[in-house]
Amino acid sequence: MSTVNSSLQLLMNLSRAQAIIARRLDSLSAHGLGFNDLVLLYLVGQAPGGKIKRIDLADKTGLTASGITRLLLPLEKTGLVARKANARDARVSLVTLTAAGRRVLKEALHTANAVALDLLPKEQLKTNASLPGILKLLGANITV
Amino acid sequence: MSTVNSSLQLLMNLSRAQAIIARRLDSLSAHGLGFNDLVLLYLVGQAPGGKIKRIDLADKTGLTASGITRLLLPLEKTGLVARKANARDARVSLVTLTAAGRRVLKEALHTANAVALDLLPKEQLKTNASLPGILKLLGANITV
DNA sequence: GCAAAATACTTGACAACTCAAACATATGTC
DNA sequence: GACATATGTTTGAGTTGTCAAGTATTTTGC
Repeated sequence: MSTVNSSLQLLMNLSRAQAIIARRLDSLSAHGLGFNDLVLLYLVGQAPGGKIKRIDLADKTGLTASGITRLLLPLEKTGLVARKANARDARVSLVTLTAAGRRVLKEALHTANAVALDLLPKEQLKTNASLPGILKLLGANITV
Repeated sequence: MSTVNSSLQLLMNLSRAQAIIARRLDSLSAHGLGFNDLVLLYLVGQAPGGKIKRIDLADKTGLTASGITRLLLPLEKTGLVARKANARDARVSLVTLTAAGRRVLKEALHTANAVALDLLPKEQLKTNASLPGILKLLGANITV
């Protein structure tokens, strides 16, 4: 009989939740952005000075540096982000938001916030934040 | 100033955690299995009668039916799972484990359990079991 | 009992990543 | 100040999914 410890079980549940959430946010976010695109724009917007290294984006998102390069490519092409050199270190190329990028980010965040609240109501998050509660909650809200 | 509510923030953290976890389990699981392959084998093994519909696998994993078809394809080819018809309904083709599948599953679960405990120690899971707490914990254990 | 709708699965075309290796620059050591 | 090593980014090739549309079968409602 193949069994699984509670940690692995939890990782499986997280995996399921994330798959469903990402899919839902991908399709709803509109504005031509996927969930990760939105996260990237958001992180750039939040970064001190409005600029951030690609490797820091990789760290904050959990993706690889390679993935970041590939995700940013279309965002550069459509003019939502731009490159800026770093005076101190010629290896890095900083990512910044363009005016268009800020505008799209704002709109997309509005939508995404609503979807997130739908998936995971804020008040439940606060009061019932025990593990069984949360899993049930994710499971319940998410069930197809 | 673009802001994000706590629910969306949590989903972003969850996304990060999942990306890192899946990557880690993918590379360590060995036996030629990715994380999702392992989950599929496990779910088949746990299913009553040792057989399960593809659509139920999709539901339990959070993936699409299409994704399940594509993930199972190599597992069928290497002989870890097999097909069984359903007498009552000719549309469904049930998934079962082969003897080889059971053996590989058992070995892979052993590895995956260890990795999961490394990422998310069981005793911490009990005491500090709020989802934000868990994600913080994952973030801490995970930080590169 | 038959057309319309729903369900289970697969397929073609493509997107969103990964890994490994390359390249460019920076930093430490002696 | 040269050489080994570390860091930041990109690229080639492949994998792992998605979506939309198709096929096959079952269920529903009249």
